[in-house]
Order: sequence, then structure tokens, then C-alpha cells
Amino acid sequence: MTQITILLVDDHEMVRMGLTSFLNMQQDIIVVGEASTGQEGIAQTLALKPDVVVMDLVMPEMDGVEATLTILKEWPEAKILVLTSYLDNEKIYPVIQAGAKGYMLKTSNAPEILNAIRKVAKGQLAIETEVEQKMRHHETHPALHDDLTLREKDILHLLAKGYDNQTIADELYISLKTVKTHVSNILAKLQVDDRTQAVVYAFRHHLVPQEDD
Amino acid sequence: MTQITILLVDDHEMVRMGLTSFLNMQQDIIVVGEASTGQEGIAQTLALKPDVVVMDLVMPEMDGVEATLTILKEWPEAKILVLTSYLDNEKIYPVIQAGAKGYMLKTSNAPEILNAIRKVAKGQLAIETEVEQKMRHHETHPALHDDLTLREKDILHLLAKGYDNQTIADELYISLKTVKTHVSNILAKLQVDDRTQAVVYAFRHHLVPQEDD
DNA sequence: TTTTTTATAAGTCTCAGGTCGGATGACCTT
DNA sequence: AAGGTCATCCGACCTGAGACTTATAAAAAA
Repeated sequence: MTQITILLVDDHEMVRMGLTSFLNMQQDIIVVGEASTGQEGIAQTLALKPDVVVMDLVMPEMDGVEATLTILKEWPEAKILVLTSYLDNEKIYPVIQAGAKGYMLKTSNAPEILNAIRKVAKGQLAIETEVEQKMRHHETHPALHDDLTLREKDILHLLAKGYDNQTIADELYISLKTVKTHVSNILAKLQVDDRTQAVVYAFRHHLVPQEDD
Repeated sequence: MTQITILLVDDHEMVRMGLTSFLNMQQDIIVVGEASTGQEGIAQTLALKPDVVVMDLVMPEMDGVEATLTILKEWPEAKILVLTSYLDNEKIYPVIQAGAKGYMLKTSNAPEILNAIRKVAKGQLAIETEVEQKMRHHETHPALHDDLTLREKDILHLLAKGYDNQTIADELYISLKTVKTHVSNILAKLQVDDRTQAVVYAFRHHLVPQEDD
């Protein structure tokens, strides 16, 4: 019986080590590689061609979303199982639409994760119940920030850097008036009263990285 | 030879499962219990009296800092090894001062973590190099927010909820003028220009939870 | 082709946010 | 007793933020 070969991509050495120990205890699964960044993950995937890539999303340097997109462009047959602790539509949709075969949470228990790996290895989908619910809920109750335009998202990012309107105007080479218009539209769409609340909204919904960039 | 008994406290089932598999592979270590919240962690610690409690910090319901404080109050001999991904002085100092015996990062590698567990079990301290550096750096270069007064921290928390000055005044039963004074002092201490930047500062430095509370 | 959306811009108006200077009582520390 | 910090409060002041309205050109959708 051939084993399912796995590549782990996670920036926490401890998680990789723990998961490796656990997975290698299963007779039908073997971890053949580990990577700690998105870059490495891409390289290792293309080099090792594992049956399943278990991918974390939030990592320094290059995040899992981007890595997933790149891998699937280079090698469309890749079977990627996202394993993360984020239950945000902004994380879920991009990787699912990019073609990830599974999306599990780090709060899932052992049998669930094993089951997911085995399903993905067979080419089936494996989406955590909670994640599915979130997606279903999202169909009927889209998030407030969903209908922000691209430009508005740009400006929200700059708001979340603490920029004032004039600085934003200078940054984007547009007039102060235009910035004000955009900001007003953002506040209306997010149903908040001022830019500070908009920034809080952005942080809470992980629309912006809490680290510097 | 008696084994080192371990209690794991972490809200990620996956992390507990992985660590358990890994630790139980060591002949001198055995995981005798797991908990997924601070509450459970306290109860299990007092019930099992393990040699070492391996504790995550950021968890829903009750966080690891509070759990650590409670455990050490109830059972001062407890040997607690913090294992988290946060490298913030706001996380480090409270638990160290409370009497945690170790502080390791989830990015640490396997031998380091094993070594830390064994050291803590013997009653020694085990602080990750990076964490030590951060603490040393902090002695010479204290953070801007270190000299916020208690009241100013209160107000920063409310700022980070998106409250305007009047709402803060109502919340704290003080006058609008007083709030303005406090906010001005906060801005000066954090060296920022306005409340929005103060909120960004607070989020980036993990002074406030990104989740609702 | 017509309508809607998006990005751009301007004008006006009001108010919350923030600065500055000053003041008080409580509490610590020296 | 004296000096420092802290939390509280006041008034005057100025400016940036945001609401509301209107407008235009391009692009996308109907």
C-alpha cells in the first residue's frame, strides 16, 4: 500500500514538528517535507510533488494565500489543504476560489484532520463544518465591507496606517476632496461614524495586517 | 526513572495533539492531561499537579496570563512554561513576574522546546534567546506606552473601541474636558498625531484584543 | 443604447478633535 | 515640608473631519 505523501508549510516549527510526529504515526501517511515560508513551500511543492500540501495562511515574508495561488498556477494538479486558525471570509474565499481542496481549522480535532487529509488525497473536497457554515452564511448575509470598491480598499489601507486625508491625497496623487468623498463612502458602507471606527473595523476583520508593512 | 508529567493548555486541538504525539515519543516525558481554555487549565493543574504546565497565552474565554496568575496563587510550586507565538513585552512581563518558569516561542525548534521542558521540570528557568533579548532591549529602550498611566490605558482601550470623546466621558463618568486632556497626553506619550494613529499603535502592539470584548 | 457604477472633484457648513495655558486636591516620595 | 505625579476640570482657540450636494468622464452592465 502506497502512503500519502505530505508537505507541511507553517512558520511555527513547533506546529510542524508536532504535526509530523502525529501524522507519521498513521500507517497510511508520511510527511516528506517541511517549509517555514510561502517561498519555501512553493519550491518544495514543485520539487517533491507531494500528494497533499498542508498549508498555513498567515506567515511572514510570503503568506499562504499567495503561495497557494502560485503553486496552483505552476502545478494545477496540486492538492492543497489549508490548515489555519482564521475563520474570515477574506481568507477563505481567495484560496478556495484559487482551487484549494480543503480548509480546516487548527481547533479541529485529530480524526477530523486525518479524515480531511485522506479525502483531499483522493481528490475530494474537505471543508470544515464551521467554515462551510460561514460561507453559507456569507451568501445570504454578505459582509459590509464586501462592496467596498478597489479604490476604497486602497484608502482603507492607508486609513489603517493612520494617515490623514491630506497625506492620503498626496500618496495617491488625487485631491483632498476626492479623498474625503471616498472616506465618506467607506464610512457609510461600513456603517461607522468616523475614520477611527473604520480602522477598528479593518483590524477586527483582518482586512489589514497588524504588523507593519 | 520517573517521567516528567506534562499538562498542555492550548485552544488549538491540533497543537495539543501534535505536541502530545511528539512529547510522548520522548522516554522521559509523558503528557498526562490537556486543556483548551484557561479555566480548564486551572482546574486540571490543581487536580493533576503535573511537573510542568505548558501554557499558551492567547485563548478565548480566559487567557493564559490570567490562568497563570491564578494557578500560581493557588499552587505557588507550579512550574509553568509559556509556549506562545507572541513576542510582546506586554505578554512577557506579566507572566514572568507572576512566576512563570519559562517563555518559549512556537517558532522554536524541537530540541529547544525539549530542553526548556527538562530545565523547567528541574526548577530552572528557560527563556528563549529572542525573548531574553527583547527583555534586555526593553530595559535600555522602554516602549513608548510603558509610561501611560492606568487611567490613560483605560482611555486607550476605549479609543480602540472607536468611542468618541463624549462617549468615553459618559462611560467613565468624567467630563469631556478631562477626556480631551487624557487623550492629548496619550498622543504625546505615544508620539502620534491623532486618535486614529493611537488606535493603530494599540493594535500593532497588541495592547488591545482584535476580537470584540 | 441607455443606465449604473466608479473615480474624480468642488463648495459649503458644522462640529468633534486636539492644543495651550491654567488650576485643584490627593497621594507619594524625599 | 517640599516637590513630583496623577486625575480631574475649565475656557479659548484652531483645524481637520465628515455630511450633504452637485458634477463630469469613463467604464461596465443592462
